[in-house]
Amino acid sequence: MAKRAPSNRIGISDVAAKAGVSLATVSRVMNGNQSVDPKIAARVQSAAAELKYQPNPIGRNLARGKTETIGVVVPDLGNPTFQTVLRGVSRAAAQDGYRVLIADSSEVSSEEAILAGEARRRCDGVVLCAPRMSAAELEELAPSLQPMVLVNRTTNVPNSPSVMIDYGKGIQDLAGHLADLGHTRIAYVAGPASSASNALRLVGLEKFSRTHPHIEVVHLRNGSTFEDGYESANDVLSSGATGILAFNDLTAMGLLSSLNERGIRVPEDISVTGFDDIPFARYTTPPLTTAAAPIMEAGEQAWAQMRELLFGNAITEAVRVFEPHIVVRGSTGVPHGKDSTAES
Amino acid sequence: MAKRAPSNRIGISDVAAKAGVSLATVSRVMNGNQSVDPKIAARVQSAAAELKYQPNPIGRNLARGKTETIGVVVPDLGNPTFQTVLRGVSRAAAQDGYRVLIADSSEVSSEEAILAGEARRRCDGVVLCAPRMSAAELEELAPSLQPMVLVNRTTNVPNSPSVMIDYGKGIQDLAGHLADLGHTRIAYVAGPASSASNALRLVGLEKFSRTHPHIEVVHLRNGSTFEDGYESANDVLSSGATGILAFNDLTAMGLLSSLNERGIRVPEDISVTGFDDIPFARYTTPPLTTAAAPIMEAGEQAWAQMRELLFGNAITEAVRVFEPHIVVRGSTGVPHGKDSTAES
DNA sequence: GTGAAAGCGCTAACAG
DNA sequence: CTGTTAGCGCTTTCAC
Repeated sequence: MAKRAPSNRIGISDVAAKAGVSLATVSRVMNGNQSVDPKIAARVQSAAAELKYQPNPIGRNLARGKTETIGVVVPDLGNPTFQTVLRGVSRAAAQDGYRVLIADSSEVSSEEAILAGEARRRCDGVVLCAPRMSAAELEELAPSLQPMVLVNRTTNVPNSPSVMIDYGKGIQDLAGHLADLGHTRIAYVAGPASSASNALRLVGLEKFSRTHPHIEVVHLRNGSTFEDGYESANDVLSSGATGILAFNDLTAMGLLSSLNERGIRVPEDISVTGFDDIPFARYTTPPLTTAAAPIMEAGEQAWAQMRELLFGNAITEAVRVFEPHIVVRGSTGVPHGKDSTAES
Repeated sequence: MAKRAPSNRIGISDVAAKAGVSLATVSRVMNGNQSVDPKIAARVQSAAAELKYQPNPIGRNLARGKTETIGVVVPDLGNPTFQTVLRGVSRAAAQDGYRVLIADSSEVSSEEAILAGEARRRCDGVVLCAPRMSAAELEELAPSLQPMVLVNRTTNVPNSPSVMIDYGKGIQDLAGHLADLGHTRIAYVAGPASSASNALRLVGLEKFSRTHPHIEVVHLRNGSTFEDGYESANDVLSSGATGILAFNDLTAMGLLSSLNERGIRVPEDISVTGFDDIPFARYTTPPLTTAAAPIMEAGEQAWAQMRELLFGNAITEAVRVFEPHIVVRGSTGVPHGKDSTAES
């Protein structure tokens, strides 16, 4: 490809010519390499400044074999959880001079692997949020994606660290809070069956049941929206439970709304908890007891894991778990006709 | 740099060797160039498949002088507006095989120009969301960023298209709706003074006042949070207005909450409107009349503008304006002691 | 239709 | 300390 239209963009050779030095010297100066005579360095600097020279990252990427960019693969950029993970990763990576390339599969999971692969080729590593991908597919994909860090799932492929939110612990704590208040019959108003975080909550509840054998936990099918919560009221009421663990804040608010319309008092008649601690949770009537997941922190730690992978330091923990912390507000209280007794 | 550690990654030359053809031919096949003998093409294809060869985008980028990536610069990835713009851009760009690189200035506006410049060097273009940047700085920066498209602001630098949300039109419509219902004294509970979209609403209200001279519009200082709305109740009440335009849904909800506590009925005593149509708006008591801005669509159109810039087609409209549409729900009604009369 | 070879813009090993 | 030079992996012109 001998002749190309000569680009106007000014390049390293222009600076070299202007400063009367070699390309290598300009490169050294631009990269802060100390081994350059200060006088020459200064001359190069001012030549670069006069020409408003900015090194072209593309050329640099090719020569260095890295892009200082990582890809973040998400199934849906509209989902607050992934938005927050993305933000955490982006901010943390920026601290180290790395940028983030987005790969949004828009819920088309068949494209996920391809998208992730493309992202990986353009970047130095990939943070993968792929809750729906089968374990088998993930295992096959993982090696080609490394360095890779997983969000909210694990794999036994070597060198594939994860960051996890312990949704199970969160729901356990919430259930424990209800038990402490004296509730003996608790209902879990479940999220969508396909939801990974719902499955995690279920596991947490099983643990809870084992440690609290005298407490009945009934499971109610439901969904993840406000409407779902609203419509769960009949089931909730007929369950006879006095403590309700809603799948998330949205469904809790829907339930609260329906309960309110029926004249059922919260928390006097029924206690309700949410999950997520969305900004509104503190403004419901009554304010919602819930569990907040440190998602942004998980995103930041995803970068921290990536950095260790990239910079070759030993990985201390392959899986980093972040526990939600419960926020007790007004929607939970001692059950009807009970005193404030406790058991932990 | 004569000797480098030979990368294990398989490259175009491996495929060429395996297929017994030249690099150029492999390149042609990989790029779908028709001028290759079908037999040879097939041989190359299978060689590539066997080796699991994937062209390295970095090398390609350098040779082609483009990255098929655009940068999106936002002041805060935590802000729902920018998240939605980002999502719109990302989805639309993906349709054309382009990816998005994030540049989050984290509200540090002094870094914005630098960040945008870096993003631009790595990408083929930049979508700039920089509401706080001074017009002067923008004018200086714009030429170096092109191809560039602006979000929610304009500049007179040539070839700098914009997508805009017409917040002024939205508030005008809301005010018009109140006027139609018969309200003659309307209060605008303003957002933060530094907010660009607040300024736009103010301009819209001025227009409204000109076209509705017999309606009094009083301005109340306030903020953008639920609490701000809650605390605006006193001002709202003492303003004597029967129709209230809250800065956004959050403040409207705060106001609603305070009004409710004081036993003031909405909409019988006072009508309240919000702005944004957040998911909760339909679940407040009463459901909130508000205006929804098509932000995602604006993001998609930002890509459409970018594509025209990139692919050289003439730009038909330099500025594309998107109008919010109002959603009438239960929080607005005929004012006290009035019949349902109308004026438009 | 195919290949040789010259870059894209920069880095880094090597020699001085 | 500085320059020469050989790439990084791919595309594309030019000549066959």
